[in-house]
Amino acid sequence: MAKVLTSRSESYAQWYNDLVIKAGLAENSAVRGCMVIKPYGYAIWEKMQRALDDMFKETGHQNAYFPLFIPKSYFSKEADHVEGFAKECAVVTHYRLKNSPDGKGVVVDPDAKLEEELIVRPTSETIIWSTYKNWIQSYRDLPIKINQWANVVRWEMRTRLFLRTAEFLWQEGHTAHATRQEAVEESETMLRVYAEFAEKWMAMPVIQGYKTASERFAGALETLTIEALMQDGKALQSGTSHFLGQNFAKVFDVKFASKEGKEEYVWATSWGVSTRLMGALVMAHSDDHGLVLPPKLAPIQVVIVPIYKKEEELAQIVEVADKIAAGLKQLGVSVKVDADDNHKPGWKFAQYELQGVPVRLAIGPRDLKNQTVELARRDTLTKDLMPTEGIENYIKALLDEIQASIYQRALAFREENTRKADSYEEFKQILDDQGGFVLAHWDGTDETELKIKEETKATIRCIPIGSPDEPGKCMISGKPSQRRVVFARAY
RNA sequence: CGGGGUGUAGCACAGCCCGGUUAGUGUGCCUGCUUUGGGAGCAGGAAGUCGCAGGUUCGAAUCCUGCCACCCCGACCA
Repeated sequence: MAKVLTSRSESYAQWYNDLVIKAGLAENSAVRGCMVIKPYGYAIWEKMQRALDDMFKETGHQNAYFPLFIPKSYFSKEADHVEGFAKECAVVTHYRLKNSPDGKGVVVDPDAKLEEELIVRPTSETIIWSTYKNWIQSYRDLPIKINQWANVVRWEMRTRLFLRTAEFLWQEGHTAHATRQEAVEESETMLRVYAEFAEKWMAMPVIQGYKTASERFAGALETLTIEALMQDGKALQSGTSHFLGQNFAKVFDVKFASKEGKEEYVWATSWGVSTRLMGALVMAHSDDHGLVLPPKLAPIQVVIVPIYKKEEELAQIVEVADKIAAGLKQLGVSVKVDADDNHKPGWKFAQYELQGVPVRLAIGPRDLKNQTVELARRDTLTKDLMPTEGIENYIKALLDEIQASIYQRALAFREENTRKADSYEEFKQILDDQGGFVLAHWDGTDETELKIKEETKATIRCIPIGSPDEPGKCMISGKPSQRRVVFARAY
């Protein structure tokens, strides 16, 4: 069995492979570590995109698109100034193929060598800031608040489906501001947008906080993160927002004339979430029956499965099903009536559970007679016989309840698995026995952080925002600490 | 890039150690009949360059060499 997402958790492995093949969420492609997202899985991503995009627009952003290929020279500029930013990149060196001289297949035409290599974007800072340079002259041109939906390629040493694929889909926001304060606020606003999306749409509670210096994005003055806890007790960084200061402006020479007539460098932010969120969604909620989707992100919210013996029965049932479906659509609920005769009801039940459809209705001859439907909830796996009358409004309300219920369950899980440790011994004990988030005191030094990482594999996920002051002592050095930070083993 | 593992039908695997007819099993697929309130039953059928390239041998899925791909554990990261 493919143990792809959580190698330490058998439960996912049991159904994951089925899901990949039958539900079409994704599968490894022949292209190294890239992923194939089949239509059903992509529909989930589209719902995520739409919700996020609306939130970006509400916060004053616009979408734009920049090139996939970036001349190598753009990178050398950046690499001089941004240590460690050099990614594993795919490089285009030629622009033509020709028939192989030996008559077998094709070869790269050596005469078609590019003068300057092109890099397939691993991220778009370089090309976007090179462009912003031409767009910005005056404070009147600011702020620029642009988002790009795109694919990027990072030739990672090791890939993990959804969590770290060679090619992935994401959005990257890149903003330019006249003042430091405005940029800081922007980075904080976008972190809040991500947190709200994770909690309200994905039903996944997150901890918002600051990354430590060692975990910061290369070139950022501050990196903000949302951290979620997966069901196997490991943390997943689910989104980041960076305050970049004037670093990129200086590298790419982006200056503007201020109101006072002075020449100043602009202040920048960048922020992004990726198809990693699909992995987060799977790992946060799913059970051994398959996906559990929060209704707000489910491509199909309600499925109606007819149960019948004869054609006439089917016709009668479909008539009732269509009526319910029409009523649900009026209420803005997405619904599918599966009258496909190729599969039996039991097969369909299992299939829609695998796909995480939140509500399933079954209608058979018995129900026709009694004017009832059998309603099954995916999140609780419970079934109830309900009167057909008024079922549409009941379902509409139930979907909200399921959304809230899935969130509450994930929140309860996180709270149960968030523990305080006051000594290093206790800290290690918790990590080994239970996992989850561990709140502990840290003296703020890189050395202590590194020591803990090397000895326990746990990293500081973040210094949480808005946590109460609680003076204490670093569990390693005994030096004073103002508040606890969040540790965990992570993906 | 270091360590480990796996490549055999659409998918999941057995066979390999110890070479020997026509390469199997489950599932999926096709046809027919019976079925349909939790992944249907029976009968018949189609489907394989045994990852690739060499080598050893009368004979290779099986032994040897090289290469490739994928998975897992590290280093790296959204």
